[in-house]
Amino acid sequence: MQTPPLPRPSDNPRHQQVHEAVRALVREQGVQISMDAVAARAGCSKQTLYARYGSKQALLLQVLSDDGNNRATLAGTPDAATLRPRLAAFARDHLARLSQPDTIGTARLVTAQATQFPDEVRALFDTCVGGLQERLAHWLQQAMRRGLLRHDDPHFAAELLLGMIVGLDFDRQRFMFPHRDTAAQQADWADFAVDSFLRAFAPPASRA
Amino acid sequence: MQTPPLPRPSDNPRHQQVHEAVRALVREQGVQISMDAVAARAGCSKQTLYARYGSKQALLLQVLSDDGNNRATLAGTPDAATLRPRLAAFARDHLARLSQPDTIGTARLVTAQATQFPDEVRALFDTCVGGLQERLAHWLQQAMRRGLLRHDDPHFAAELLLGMIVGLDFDRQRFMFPHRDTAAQQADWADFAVDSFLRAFAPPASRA
DNA sequence: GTCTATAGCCAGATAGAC
DNA sequence: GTCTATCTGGCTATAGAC
Repeated sequence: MQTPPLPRPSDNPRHQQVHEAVRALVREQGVQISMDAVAARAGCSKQTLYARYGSKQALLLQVLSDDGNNRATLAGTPDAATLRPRLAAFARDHLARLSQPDTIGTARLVTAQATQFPDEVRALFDTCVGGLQERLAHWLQQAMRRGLLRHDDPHFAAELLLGMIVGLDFDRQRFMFPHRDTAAQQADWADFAVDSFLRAFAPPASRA
Repeated sequence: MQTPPLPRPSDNPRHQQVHEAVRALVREQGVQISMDAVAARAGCSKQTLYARYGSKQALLLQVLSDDGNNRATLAGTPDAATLRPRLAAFARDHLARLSQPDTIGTARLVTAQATQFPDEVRALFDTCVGGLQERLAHWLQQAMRRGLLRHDDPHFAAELLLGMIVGLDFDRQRFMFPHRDTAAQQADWADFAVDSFLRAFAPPASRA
């Protein structure tokens, strides 16, 4: 009973080659990519792409689905000693992932397709951002129950914290504006955001 | 010495008709709009558009520049009594403008063109979002100097507050996800964000 | 100035040989 | 399965009549 072949498309090296070609083109050329360019970059012909993926849309959606699983996580359970460093590490992780060129390229591409394929785009957002918010909310709820944070709606608190962490920086990237691209800059902002959040959500008892 | 004709393109009703056609198409069809569609919607021919605007890009940029001037403002100077309500009003105003269909359509279109026309897109972001952040930072700085808020970098504070106000809602709109589209929902979130911000930036003296 | 008609091009998808 | 070559449609931009 060894592991079966498990022919997941993401494991096939030929598929990875095509995916990487799409990502590179999206990074460099933005949302306007042609199947000719993908084929040339991947070193195959258009017909091969169509035989495998059926259409341009199907190919793009498969690449985007793969990219969506690249999200920060919060491990462990919060306690008084780890609350702040865990949140700070999460914030830095999140900012680092958002500043990857693939992430901003993917965001541009998905945004451009939102009107034409609302259902698929909605599903992508739900699994990526929605899942992130949900995990963060769960973690914050644990902290609230342990008296480490003031009691409030954990879902709201998670959205607020994510907004604080991102600030305007992801929009700066979207719009080609200079943004915080060094780890030091991101760490400074992450600490600023987390410190502000912890002040806003300090439990009332901590004032005594 | 009456007012001169002042032939600003935005005042010309024919231009407004074309602009409205572009906006309607962007709302409905997203980033993929053709000059044929614009001409049909505006009730003129393609050649008229090219004679007036020269190219598709020039037309789009002119429409986008017009839309960029639709931003919330903060009037007056802050004092202890008006600090919270002024910020809450600003937050509601900002959220209301962001949820307008034209705003999200414009954001999608600009994002899609960022890679091809980085300079123009950068300039748009600078005047719109950058100007908004700057005005907010100036207002917050006044509040800090009067002891209404803790002393901190007003530019950072402004970005943080804008991130809190927007949260994830503008991304929800971008990605066709259900968002806070009623005034009541937006007011609830605006109050939540502003209250959290004021707790995080309360001056240390207020604890006495 | 505004229209109809068209040139020229590019991209998505397919046909058919190997 | 993969390639070369091609079809087809739509799009930007222009030409020329009125």
